[in-house]
Amino acid sequence: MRYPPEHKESTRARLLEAGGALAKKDGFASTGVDGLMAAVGLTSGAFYSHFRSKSELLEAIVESELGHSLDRFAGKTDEQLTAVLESYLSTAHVDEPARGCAVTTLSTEVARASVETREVFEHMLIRIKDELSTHLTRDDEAWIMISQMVGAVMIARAMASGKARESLLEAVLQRCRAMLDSEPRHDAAQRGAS
Amino acid sequence: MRYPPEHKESTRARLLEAGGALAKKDGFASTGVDGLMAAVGLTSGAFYSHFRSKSELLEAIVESELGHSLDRFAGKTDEQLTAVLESYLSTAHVDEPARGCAVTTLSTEVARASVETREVFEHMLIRIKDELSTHLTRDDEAWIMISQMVGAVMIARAMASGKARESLLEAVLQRCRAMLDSEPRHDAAQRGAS
DNA sequence: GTCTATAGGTAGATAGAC
DNA sequence: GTCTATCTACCTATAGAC
Repeated sequence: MRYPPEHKESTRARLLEAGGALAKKDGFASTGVDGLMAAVGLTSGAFYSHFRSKSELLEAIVESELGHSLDRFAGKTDEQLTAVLESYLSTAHVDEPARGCAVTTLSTEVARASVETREVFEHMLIRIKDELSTHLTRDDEAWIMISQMVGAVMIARAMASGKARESLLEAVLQRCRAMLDSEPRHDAAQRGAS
Repeated sequence: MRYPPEHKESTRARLLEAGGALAKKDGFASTGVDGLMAAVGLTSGAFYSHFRSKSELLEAIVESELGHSLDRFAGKTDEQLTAVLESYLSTAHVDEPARGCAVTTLSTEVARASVETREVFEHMLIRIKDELSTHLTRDDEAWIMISQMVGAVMIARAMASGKARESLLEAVLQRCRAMLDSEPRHDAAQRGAS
């Protein structure tokens, strides 16, 4: 074998990173195998030694990308989470889909994908919901917060003017802040004086 | 001229209807001119006597589809609006994207489209927001409600199990109901005893 | 306004050399 | 594991007949 075993792993990791960014920027349907392989400095034939098909790539991207999202929400204090929410509902996030949350960009295409892909999506999103739940009183609140945030960023991107985007993002951010603050907290000590 | 002038209008209307349904079901990027024209019983060459390009079609679809959405929210009493929200956040809506709200299905593709298309999107969505505002105390509340509803339906479609979908939809529906009921209404008379 | 024919490009995927 | 070459299919768009 001419390549050490860790080489395949590292190439796969680069494919998931580049593939995720391209899919989030241009859409998964518009991301060609050719373009993806060129982005990592390889040619299209090599793609199929890592994934059996393009749809298998989507499944792997969903797992990888939502894993990154989970990391952003996991194990935070209330203050830290507030900062994450502010960053999520910012014009910077709206302006950079390639570096942003995959739920806002890939959900509609995952909805049209295989059951396997949707199972991975559901599993990862439930883990994110469980993380948010630790800052809230009920699971319901976490679902509401996720829906709000994802919807707001996606809609803001489809708008033309900065003014409309900002009023939308600001409205949802204020509501998310209120949802965190209004909770009768079990770990109120860690929050300090706001 | 072999065709009466109203024929062009009616063909255009059929193209917008079929094109909207196909774009919502399969994605606009995956909707080919060939397939669209076949769906209305014509051939691809005829497409360009109605639209100069495929992207011009998207702009027309956005205007047409969001117009339908506006109609669903316009001029309702509080009770009627509650029924609309229930139908929006239903598994039936999640299961039938082709007949559903275009904001949930086309926003990510509109985000990657021309400024003109995004201006149409923004203009129509603001009109929808203004309609919802008449049932709420502030504009902010309408933006929050729209973000929640759109995000919830989109995420529910990307999930695999009916159980997860239902708990998500139910959570957001309860919150939307609460937002309507908790408002100090100016036209409380029309709501009757709940 | 719609048709057929076709241009020129790119898509996903496979075969076999190295 | 990666490369080159290639297959088949489909894409958007145009030209010219009816």
